[in-house]
Amino acid sequence: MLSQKARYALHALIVLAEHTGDTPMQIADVAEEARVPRKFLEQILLDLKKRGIVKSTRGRSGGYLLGKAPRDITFADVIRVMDGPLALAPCVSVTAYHKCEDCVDEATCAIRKVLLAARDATAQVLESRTIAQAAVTARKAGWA
Amino acid sequence: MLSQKARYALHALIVLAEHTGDTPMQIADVAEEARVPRKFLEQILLDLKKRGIVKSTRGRSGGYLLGKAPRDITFADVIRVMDGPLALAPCVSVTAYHKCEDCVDEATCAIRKVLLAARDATAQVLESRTIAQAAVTARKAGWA
DNA sequence: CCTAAAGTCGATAAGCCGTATCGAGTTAGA
DNA sequence: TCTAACTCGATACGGCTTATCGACTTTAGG
Repeated sequence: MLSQKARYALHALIVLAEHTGDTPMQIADVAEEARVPRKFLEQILLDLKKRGIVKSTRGRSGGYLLGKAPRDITFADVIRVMDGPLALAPCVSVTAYHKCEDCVDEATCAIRKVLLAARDATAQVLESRTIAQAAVTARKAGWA
Repeated sequence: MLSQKARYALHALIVLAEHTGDTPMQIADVAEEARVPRKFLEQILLDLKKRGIVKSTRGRSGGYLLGKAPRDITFADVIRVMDGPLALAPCVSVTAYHKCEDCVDEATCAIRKVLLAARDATAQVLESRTIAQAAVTARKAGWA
């Protein structure tokens, strides 16, 4: 399951993607439109900023904008930032690999083989879906 | 990520699948072979028993056996028992569906569409891999 | 230049979950 | 009947999730 944080992040990014215009959007507005507790959203946007997914300007009339084109922000990107690897075990993670402690022989591990296939299937989907696509869907429906 | 509990369960089931013979296998032996803390394994086997994945006999010379053929126990079965739904959100779970609280319109939710595709991809893999297959792999390698 | 408005950042806290252990209870074979 | 095995509820402990607070920094605009 995704964490609440990850779901909030996705909602917030869709809101930011729908916000056309070059003036940044303020946290309070994002929080309201995305229905995210404002203080919690601060943390989320900070995390996203560290990874370049959003960018911010400080001071009066500051705010947030997407850090790259919406079509270059995949669901996988967002989920990895908020919740960590997509993989079901560390030993099959591409982005955060590390050996299982109890694993006797990784190359022949029966469980690992399956989890690796599962990871690949999941990644295939989540890396191909972008915030841009989601924003279009959301706009068509009147909301996200 | 899978919980430790789910990983333990998979290991234990592979051990049970390798245990040919109609006499039940005792917890202590399963614990040792699968490298699982014994008391923790008790809970795990109890959960698996409730779902019919293993069966037990009590009393002296009691123990555990698989509750069905290894080829009928999928990874998905096991993971669902231990960790809950495969889905990334309740609203896209087949086995434990319930509506998201904050969801405005599920039919048009941009995020839901993607998570549903992800669930289907994951389930396709995990529902097609069985303990029987894993046990064969494990035996070939000398261990699980 | 000063102030109000905005993002930044570290601390805190309640509640739940994962991991694991204990001990008493129950069952049934020898 | 005794003892080895499964059963089951209780407990503990830490860490994570989900927030919330308040002080700090930055900057536009008057």
